[in-house]
Amino acid sequence: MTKPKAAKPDARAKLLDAAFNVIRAKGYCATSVDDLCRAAGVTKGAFFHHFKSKEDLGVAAADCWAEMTGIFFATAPYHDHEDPLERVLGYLDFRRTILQGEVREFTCLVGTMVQETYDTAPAIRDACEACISDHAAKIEADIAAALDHANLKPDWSAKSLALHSQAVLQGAFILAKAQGGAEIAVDSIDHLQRYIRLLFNRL
Amino acid sequence: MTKPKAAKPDARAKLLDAAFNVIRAKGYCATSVDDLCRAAGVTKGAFFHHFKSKEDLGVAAADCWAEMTGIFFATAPYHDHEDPLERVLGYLDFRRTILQGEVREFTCLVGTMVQETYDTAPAIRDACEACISDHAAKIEADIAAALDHANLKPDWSAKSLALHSQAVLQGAFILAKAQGGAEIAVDSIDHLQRYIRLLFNRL
DNA sequence: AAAAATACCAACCGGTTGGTATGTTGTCAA
DNA sequence: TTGACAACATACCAACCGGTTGGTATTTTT
Repeated sequence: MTKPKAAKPDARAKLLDAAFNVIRAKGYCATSVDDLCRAAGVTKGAFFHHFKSKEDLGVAAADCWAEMTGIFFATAPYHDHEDPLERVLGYLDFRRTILQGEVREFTCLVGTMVQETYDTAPAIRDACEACISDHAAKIEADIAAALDHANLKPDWSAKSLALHSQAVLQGAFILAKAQGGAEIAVDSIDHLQRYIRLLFNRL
Repeated sequence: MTKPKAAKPDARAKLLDAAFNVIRAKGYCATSVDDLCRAAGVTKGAFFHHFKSKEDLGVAAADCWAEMTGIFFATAPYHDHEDPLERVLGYLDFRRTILQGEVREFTCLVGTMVQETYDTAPAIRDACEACISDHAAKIEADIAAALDHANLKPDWSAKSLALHSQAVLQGAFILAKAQGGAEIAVDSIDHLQRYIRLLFNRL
């Protein structure tokens, strides 16, 4: 017993963490099971002990990503604002500040995966869709509150603006990947914030 | 001579056309050379006669896509407007009207490819980046003209707004893939148009 | 008409793929 | 002590992958 082995299902967590990093860099399809095992430091036997297939890993990764980012954003400081509109703008401030490091480090796992799998792996697509929708729903709540607070009844819905904000972020990631830097993403968030301020006459 | 064979390199064009459709549906990596050959109705020998590798096909597909869409948008009716702002808004109207049919039919080839290859195939990434940049540059020209026409000197650049519009479109495609429909993309273009109208006080 | 280049094809190759079958080891309840 | 079971590891497989081969038919050049 030279090495005190961890009792907890260690390999599963390591594989999911590896999936986050490798898939965001190479994409879902180009990431082989061997790649994942190598990055996680486990064997193939461990992989197929915890996941019944590569697709199953994809679904689990999307679910785990949803949970992880859910906690990450729920505990972010922008929720402290009393004014709901400030929470929405603070959310976007926060998203801008996390655009650090390499492109593969700040881009979105589920946005990457759903583009490759939407037509071939419905289970992964659904898991990614749920992740995006759930996240958008949280922003929608603040937008709706901001509309209520400002006594506005516009011809667009809080939900559509929440989803639009996700589209802007996902699209900004694609351009960042194309250009090899976060600058375009920063600019795009600036534009989105300016749009929201204009909608609420808060300049 | 029962079949009058085309003198022109036929297989190459058929392979590129197949690439447009298959890659947009399955993604670049998941599309095998055999898939392409099957869809194009040619053999593998023909493939590697015209393209020295799969990556070379990817670059050629991006270049061909850039040329094709360049002509497509250059000949679209929205250029007829004398008012440059109307051309910008007309461009977005046009982009909305082409959101027809299956998701894989209206989404963007280079946006799909660059996400998978940005970290592993620089040649493909560069070709995709060039396609997006060139397209954005055309919209930038109309935005710049609109700013000039309205005598505006805002704290954002025409270029950043042009790139933002591409981010919105690319992001809308991702959400459309996740949700399996074009509705979100329509809504997102609505928001983008509303933003531009607000920027130019044209409501 | 000869020579050279182009366009294409069927068969094949070695390596990689996702996945499986069969151990081995540590943990814990009976 | 033992038996059951989870958590891995090792060895292996058939299918598929991108790419190569040697060849033929056609077109272009000389």
